Amino acid sequence: MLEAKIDELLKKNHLSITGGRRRILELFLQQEGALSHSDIEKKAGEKFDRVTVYRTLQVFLEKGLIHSIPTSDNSIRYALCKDDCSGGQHRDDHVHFICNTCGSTVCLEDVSVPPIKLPRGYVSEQVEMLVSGVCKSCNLLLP
Amino acid sequence: MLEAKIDELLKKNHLSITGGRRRILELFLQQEGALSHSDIEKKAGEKFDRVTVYRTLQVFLEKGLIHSIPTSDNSIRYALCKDDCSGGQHRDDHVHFICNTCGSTVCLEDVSVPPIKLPRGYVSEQVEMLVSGVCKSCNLLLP
DNA sequence: TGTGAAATTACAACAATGTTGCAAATAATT
DNA sequence: AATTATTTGCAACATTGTTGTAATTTCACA
Repeated sequence: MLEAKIDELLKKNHLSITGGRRRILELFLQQEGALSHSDIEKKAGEKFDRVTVYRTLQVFLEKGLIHSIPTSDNSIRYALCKDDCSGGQHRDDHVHFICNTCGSTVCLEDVSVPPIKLPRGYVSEQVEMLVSGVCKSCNLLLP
Repeated sequence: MLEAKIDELLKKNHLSITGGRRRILELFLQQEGALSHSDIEKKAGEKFDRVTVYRTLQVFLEKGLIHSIPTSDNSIRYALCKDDCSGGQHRDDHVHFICNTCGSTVCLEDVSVPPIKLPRGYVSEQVEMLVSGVCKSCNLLLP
């Protein structure tokens, strides 16, 4: 059951269970791929205040339920984290793919970010790799 | 002379030479590192309308004078392209570094983005690599 | 060097996005 | 079930981004 999973996720992260959080988590679970703030606002319908969406995403981020994916168009996407990165310590060392055709953003969980060597003096704390191009589904629709 | 270089850059990219474009290019040339829209708006002073800054950045992007750097905080940064990527065809295959201490964003021209293998079906058109951590200058100020 | 066409700019008005404080409503705890 | 702590909705506001239009500026060419 989806609902059970949702409540479990919330409990596991020490969050009280509310309608808004349930709904937003549901959106993430239903949908393969990442969501932007406005995606969520639209899909959640008129039921929730914009402010609630902002605050919910912020809390989910802090708790490590979701991670954010930078973009070049000022519309940060959010995606669910895998089980093993809850508890504040993230381990989203995977590559993100943005499709230029359908606009979807997905986590390529199986592709990990390769190590890189920085110039002397620089210390790396986090690495993000963003690939854009044509995704699997869109490719199938072409010649 | 800086001014000569600026005008040359504009001419090379088939852009008419105006005060606004000169000023913005000057900012990029003076400053090592990337600038956000609001950086530019502040530094350019009261002299230019916000809209002019938007449109100028857009034109510079189209012409390949600058490239954009995605971020996780909804404030896209822009940086000058190297000479060899004008003419529409970009070649910014370098890594970008964002300092969590001083907030500056720089192009690590010497660090190129490693090749990666995508799952079957995905076609890569562009790859962006973003490293965040502590930059060279900030490191020197620490124990 | 002056003049007209084309491009660029400022201004205004607006739309969208993000933030904050506070009172009302809801969830958790006993 | 009552109390407390948390969350939500609302309002008001700040910031960021967009569009149309008139006025200015640049450029090309005589």
